[in-house]
Amino acid sequence: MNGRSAQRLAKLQEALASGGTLHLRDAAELCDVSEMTIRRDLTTQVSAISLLGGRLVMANYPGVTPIYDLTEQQASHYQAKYRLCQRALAFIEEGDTLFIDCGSTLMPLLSQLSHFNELTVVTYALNVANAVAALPNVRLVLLGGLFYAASQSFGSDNMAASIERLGINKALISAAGVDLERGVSCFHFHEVAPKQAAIATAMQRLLVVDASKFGVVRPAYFAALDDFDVVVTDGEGAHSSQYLGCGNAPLLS
Amino acid sequence: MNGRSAQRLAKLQEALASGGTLHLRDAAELCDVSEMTIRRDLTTQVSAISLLGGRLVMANYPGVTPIYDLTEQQASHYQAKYRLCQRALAFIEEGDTLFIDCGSTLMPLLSQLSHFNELTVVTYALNVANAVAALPNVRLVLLGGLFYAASQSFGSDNMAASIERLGINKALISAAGVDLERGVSCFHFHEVAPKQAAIATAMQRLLVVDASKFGVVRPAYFAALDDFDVVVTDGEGAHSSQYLGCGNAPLLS
DNA sequence: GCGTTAATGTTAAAATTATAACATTTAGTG
DNA sequence: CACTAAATGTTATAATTTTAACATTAACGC
Repeated sequence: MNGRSAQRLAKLQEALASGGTLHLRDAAELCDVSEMTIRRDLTTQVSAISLLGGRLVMANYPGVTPIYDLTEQQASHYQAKYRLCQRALAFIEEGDTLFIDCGSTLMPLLSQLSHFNELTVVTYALNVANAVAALPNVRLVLLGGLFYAASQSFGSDNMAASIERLGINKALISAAGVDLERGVSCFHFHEVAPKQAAIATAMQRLLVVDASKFGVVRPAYFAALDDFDVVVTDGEGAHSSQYLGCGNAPLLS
Repeated sequence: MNGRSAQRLAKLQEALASGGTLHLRDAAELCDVSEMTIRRDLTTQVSAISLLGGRLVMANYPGVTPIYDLTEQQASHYQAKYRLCQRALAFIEEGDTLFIDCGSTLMPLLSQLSHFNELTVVTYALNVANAVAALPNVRLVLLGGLFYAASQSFGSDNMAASIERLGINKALISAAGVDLERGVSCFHFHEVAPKQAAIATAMQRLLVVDASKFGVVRPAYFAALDDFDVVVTDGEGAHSSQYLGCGNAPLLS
């Protein structure tokens, strides 16, 4: 169940690499076998291709396939992320130049940006860039460099310099840990430089984190809590504002 | 058929923005309406969401949805692009640092790169970056800047400088027009700087174009034909090699 | 060449998804 | 409040996709 099966999958994968989907029917024709054989190839071998309603799609492509359908639970978890971003959205104004941090926290915000007429988004994250690239009314500036798969983002020597050259209005920063004494931290060290540069340059600094990050410390420290002008969070008020209340940052509970 | 319908679509779009797919069933539940209503929303309104075998996916996401299923005709057209890239592949060696140009020509090459153990790809195109980001064994360097949707690529002042700092082994350049007298050209002016920088820096310069580009001149000139060490094309030999034979470039017909 | 096994093809049944028609609810108007 | 029309729900039917079982072909060792 191997040699030719793998060859077929390779062929199909190449066909799909440029994007798009391939109907099972066409895939079978392309490989000159029956649809059933393609089906079997897909179930037997492990591959980056998955079958979605009779169509072959690249499973690893950032957009669509990741197979993790949002179930009811995840949908409610999404609600939390969504509300968080709704609050962050309130700070965004027409004409802003936004720095958008990496991670998944700020993703729900991006599609909301289509309501504006003119915005510029600066980012160093591939997933953010992809989402913004789809918005016709938003200018995208991607800060490139060497790609780090773990955070879907780029790092480079002169990232700080590049950021400082831009007129960033508002920086929306995410974090993996927020602690009153130990400050704000993330997982990956290459994220520190861009985050700090954005914080240094931006006119307004917003920290966007859900309440689960409070009291958590992660390996890479990048800022103190009062480096931020606003903390956007989803706490119930009682717990989170008590926690953050001592800092200088006005809290949007 | 409007207000709430649009709201639902917005909600769904936000849910999908972070990637992944949403089953019609879950989408209905999320919006607290019947599946039929979601179906109707999708057919009535124009939106970036499309329905693929009972699952909602973002249609604009680079990877999967673009709805343009490769039909038989396109599949055969793909064969041509595939063969072209196979020929280009023959020049790639383990450990290479490749400059990969923007456009769709070189896309079929990318998935083939998974056969190598160590490669570095340098690019200024978003679609190329996405394809390479999925390959675990290939290092990705993306040259960022302002995004140009027309070519899915980035442009910036210091792109040339960034490219020259890199030790690029082989430059794989694509083009929209190739003419013996008028040289090699493309559509977009912002592509000129990176292409020229790559040509200037790379140790080996490969022009990868299908035969349909011969005798064509496009607005942005970027190189003479004999700036290249190799021309990889898919001509039958007779026509194309005759055409290109006069140049200095050894022709791989 | 024969027998064996893997690979592929074919077909029918089951499950799922899409479409269409009609019923019901909701929102707005006079 | 009744009337109207838009919006949504429900149900049945059609189309498509998935699964499973069995038939056929190709590959390989002896």
